[in-house]
Amino acid sequence: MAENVLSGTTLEFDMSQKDLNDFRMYVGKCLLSGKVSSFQEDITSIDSSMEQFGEMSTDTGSSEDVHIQTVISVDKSICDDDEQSTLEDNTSALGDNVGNVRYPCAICGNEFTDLQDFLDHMQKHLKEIKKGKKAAASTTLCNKKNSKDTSTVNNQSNTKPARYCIFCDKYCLQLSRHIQLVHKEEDRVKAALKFSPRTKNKMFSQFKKEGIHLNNIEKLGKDSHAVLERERISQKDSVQVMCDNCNAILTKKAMSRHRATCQGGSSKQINAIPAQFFIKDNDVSESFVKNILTKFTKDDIGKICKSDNLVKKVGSILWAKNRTKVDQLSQVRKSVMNDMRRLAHAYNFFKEEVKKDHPLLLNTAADMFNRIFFKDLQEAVCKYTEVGDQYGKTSFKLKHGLKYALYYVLKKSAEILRAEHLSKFSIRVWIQKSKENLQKKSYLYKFYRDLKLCLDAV
DNA sequence: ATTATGAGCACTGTGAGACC
DNA sequence: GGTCTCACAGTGCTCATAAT
Repeated sequence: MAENVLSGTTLEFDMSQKDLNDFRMYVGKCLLSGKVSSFQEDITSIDSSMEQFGEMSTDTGSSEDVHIQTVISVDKSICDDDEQSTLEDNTSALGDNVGNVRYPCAICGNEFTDLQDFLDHMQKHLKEIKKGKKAAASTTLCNKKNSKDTSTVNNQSNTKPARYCIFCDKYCLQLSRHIQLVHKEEDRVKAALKFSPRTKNKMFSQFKKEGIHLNNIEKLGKDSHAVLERERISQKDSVQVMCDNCNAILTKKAMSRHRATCQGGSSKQINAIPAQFFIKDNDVSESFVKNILTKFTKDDIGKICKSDNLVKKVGSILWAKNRTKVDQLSQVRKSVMNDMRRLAHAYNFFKEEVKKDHPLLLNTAADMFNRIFFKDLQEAVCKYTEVGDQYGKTSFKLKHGLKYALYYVLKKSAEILRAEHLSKFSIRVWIQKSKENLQKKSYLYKFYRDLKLCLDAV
């Protein structure tokens, strides 16, 4: 019949010794009247409205105040529409010696001579009980969240996902408020708070997007096939793109509408960066591995071609672009491999140049596009494209064809690097994410900024 | 008393289908 | 690729509450 909606809920009451004694007296009377089946320190039931008072224990260590922990199971009927009638049915009115009717409260021990007063009082306890249920549920959820890592937090609820905070690496359900309260001293937050509410909200929304973006980068670092986090879950496995203005991840179709809102009144050109540039970062197709990567020889250049991320990325994009030319597969393959080897060669010369002046360990061919090494790159290109001294020291000859080819490969690489940078190392995120890192790599930031300006101007 | 956070509610903006 | 429309996931705001 009735369902115990609060079954297992723990409610704690602080009662005085007197109240406890009264309460015990009340239950004792209920026992005598047959409405309670048993009464010990662990009370199991009182009547049909408050069926069970179980696991009752007292801490008699303190003087006047007695802490009572009671587990209450409440009949659903008292929480529903008919709770009034149920309560009326269970007032358990007790008569005293002079015939006055008293209505003692089973929870707090108060006595009422007026039925309505008693019912109002019980309503108050019902509210407390309901709140107690919510609090218990909330505490449980909170504990669960605290013990879980980031990805599982989002799965906890289907409604509001916790968002990644770029300032403290925590996940918060109300990120904007959290940032406003906890990170109000951050420069970017200070700046955002100075704007109008509309602009401020937009800037806080940007913090959220950056958090999502950073989280996705981390996920991709661990697993290139990881399911990416986004603002809204797509029910369909649609093509995803990223807005190069705000880093929002959207479906390709939603981009045109997003462009209008994101652009606002600005004349700035907003582009969608295709998924190939950021979703599957280092992921190269099987055909690329089979037809290109496995074909390189085991010399130094071949090793660079097979291992360097930038060289691989350039190669895979060139391969993906031309693989539709099925009848020219062999030519395309040779062309891609040549471009990759040219890039690797250039990097090899570049490394030699850099080693002369800077005892730095270069990690990737992408360092060639670092503006502080621009002169080294120039030197490397010259050395790579000049014939050498076979015609005598005074008659250096230039390999024009190679230099042109190298120019286009470097240009292509720069475009790819830019796309990668916009998607993976957003300047704004980068600045905020790691100031220390930024100090070390401030030259890269300037380089990317200048490169972007140059490319925008073209 | 203050701060930080969760729940509930009303509203906004995105996803997706249809159509051009 | 753009526009329209509908459904609904997710947001901000307010209130309540736990933690300090």
